[in-house]
This record gives sequence, structure tokens and C-alpha cells, in this order.
Amino acid sequence: MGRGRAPCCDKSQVKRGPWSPAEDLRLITFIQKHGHDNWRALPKLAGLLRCGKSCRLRWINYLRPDVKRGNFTKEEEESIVKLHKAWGNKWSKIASHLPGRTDNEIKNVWNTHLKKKLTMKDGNVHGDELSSITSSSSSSSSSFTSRKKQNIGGGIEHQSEQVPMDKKPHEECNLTHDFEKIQGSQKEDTDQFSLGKDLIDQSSSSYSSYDSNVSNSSPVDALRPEEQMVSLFDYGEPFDVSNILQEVNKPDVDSVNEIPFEADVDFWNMLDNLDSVMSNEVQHSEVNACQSSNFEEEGSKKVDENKKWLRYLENELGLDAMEEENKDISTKDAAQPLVPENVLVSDIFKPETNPDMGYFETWPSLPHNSSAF
DNA sequence: AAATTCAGCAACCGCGACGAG
DNA sequence: CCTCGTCGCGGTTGCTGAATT
Repeated sequence: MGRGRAPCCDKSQVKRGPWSPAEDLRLITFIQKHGHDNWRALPKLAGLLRCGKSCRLRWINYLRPDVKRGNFTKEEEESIVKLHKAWGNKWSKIASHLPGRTDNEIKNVWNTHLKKKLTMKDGNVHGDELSSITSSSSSSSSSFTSRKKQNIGGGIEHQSEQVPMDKKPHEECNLTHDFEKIQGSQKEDTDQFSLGKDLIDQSSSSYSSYDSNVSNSSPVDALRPEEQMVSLFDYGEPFDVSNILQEVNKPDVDSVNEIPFEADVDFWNMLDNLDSVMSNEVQHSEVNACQSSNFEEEGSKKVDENKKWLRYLENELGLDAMEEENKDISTKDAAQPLVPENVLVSDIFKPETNPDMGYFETWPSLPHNSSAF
């Protein structure tokens, strides 16, 4: 039995509430570099004003590379219903049978949709009626949209003592809203976007149980570059990609040798300022950067796989169509692109150009059914 | 158009489980 | 065996956008 519960952190010293993009990136980058052997110590080492619990939760529920996005499929919902019937509120257990889904997400889906529907059909929950329950709700859990709106928009630091009194949450949120305006109807597509959804389905065997993914700090936990890119998009806020590029690509002499992490002062300062430098221009540049991804042929398998991921993501994000809209924006607003034209976002996370990202060398290969590309 | 209510979801909280010393 | 530190789980909260009045 666990006795003596240590306080997870000094609540007065840590930041709470939604995560900002800068924090996310910081966490991602740290875990890529060092894994997450010790959640308690992680925030300190990563320079985050968060408690370890919060970092863990954020990673598991959102930043983890194998988190599946998008609506729950009919099959998934059926599984949830069945598994819940068998196990009750054992969300993590249920989640372990749904690759890419988190216990939190499943819990939310259950509480907001499935439970109600079951209740409505109470006393009649048998056999094929599961289908009728789930078939009408498969569009209900469009988590991606809401995450973008609420959380990924980032920089929303209400609740926190550290919120400047003159800055209201809604004002900060407008950054996200602007971005969504830019994306226009494309966003609808983005809402449907689920990162490698089918691919993950097809490769579920490569995903061990939820627990093993979480508890091991194996390199497998590290993000694929493509997924990092997706994380950037997820924010619904533009990043100053060029700065990130410069910093991330900077040869890291210490590389995997321990922790010059806080030493990258400029990088982190830049990250800390991310929220304030978001702008349409940057967004445009980022989009262009992704969109212009004519990857050079490198020959190696890894590079090919990376390309496939990126192409897949581009398709999913509808970047082609997005370009048209952004052309207008760029001519009106964008004084100067913040990313050089010849810079690809894909380059940012290209292992070959990022000695920094040691874990990338040991990424699991792409889901084998590459026909999706 | 403004106000109110509802729905959805990320994040937080507290407790129990587990493993190391 | 006991104590302590950490992790993970499940319940709850509170913010946001959408829908309704």
C-alpha cells in the first residue's frame, strides 16, 4: 500500500490551466531528448513551471505521438460500450484495447454521448442495438475541433495567478480565432483530420498497450517529426517556424550527453515569446513551408517514410486548397515571410539535419500499409 | 442582437497501487 | 516488513463555443 503521499508539487509555484504552445513544444522537445523517466523531476529539468503530473497528463492525453485524433469510429464506440459493460469505469483498461485513444478521451465520450444514448435506450440494450447507439454518435466526439479551440489555441492562462490582470482569456483566444478564419472552410477538413488514423488502426499491433506506452520512456515515445509538425498545426496558432528551425537545427554539441537543456536560453526565450509573436504572416509562412514540400530524394528508407507521413498530412490538412486563401492574406498582410522560401517545415524535423533529436534514429517505422499515401 | 443554456473536452485533484531502499 | 516516493487512475471542474430563447 502506498503510504505517505508526497505532495506532487508546490501548487503556488506551478502554473496551471491550459498549456501554451511554447510549453508544449518545450515538453515535447525535452521528452524527445531525454524521455520521461521521472515525471516529477521532468518539469524542472525541462524548465517548465508545471507539476510533473500536469506534464504527464499533457503528454499522455495530447502530445504523445500515437494519440489518435478525430471522431470515434462506430467500431470504437461499440467496443467502448461492450468493454464498459464488462469492466465498468476502468477507463485505462478500456483504453488499452483502443489503440491511440486515451482513457480521458474515452471517459469523455462515454460521459457525453454513449451513456446518454444508452440511458435513452435503457432496458433495450441488446445485440444490434449497439449499432444504433453508436452509429448516430460517431460524429459527436470531434475532439480535434474543440481541442483546437479550447486548448491548442494555447496561451490561455486564465485560472492562473500568473495571468496578467489586463489580459483576458478571450483576447488571447482571438489568436486562434484569427487562424481559424484564415483556414476558412478548410478547417472543416482539418476537424475531420485524424493523425494517421487508419494507419494507426492498421498498425495497432505495433502499439503495445496503453500502459506500456506510457510507462516506458523508450525512444518509441519520441515524436516522429511529422507528428511534431502536426503538433504545431494543432495549436491553431502560427509559430515562428524560422526561429524554431534555427534553434532546433542548431547542432547540439552536447547532443544526448546530458542536459544542457536550460542552456539553450535563446531558444527557450524565443519559445516563451511565441504567444506574442503569432501572426498571420507566420501562419502563412508555415503553411507555405509545409505546402511546398517537394522533398529531395535522400534514398534512405527513413526519409521516404518521413516524406510519406508529410504527404499524408498535407493531404489531410488540405494545404493545397489552403494556399489559395493564404495568397490573399499574404499579399495584404505579410510584409516579409519569416521563413525563407527554401525552408521546409519538414526540414525542421528531419533527423538527418537534426543531430539534436537522437531518438529519431530509433523511431518505429511507418505503419506498413503505406498504400494510404 | 443579446442573454442564457447546453454540450464537449482538457486539465486538475485526490487517492490507491506499486516498487525501491 | 515498513516507509517513502512516484505513477496512474477515476472523478470532477471549469472554460469555451454552439444552440436556443
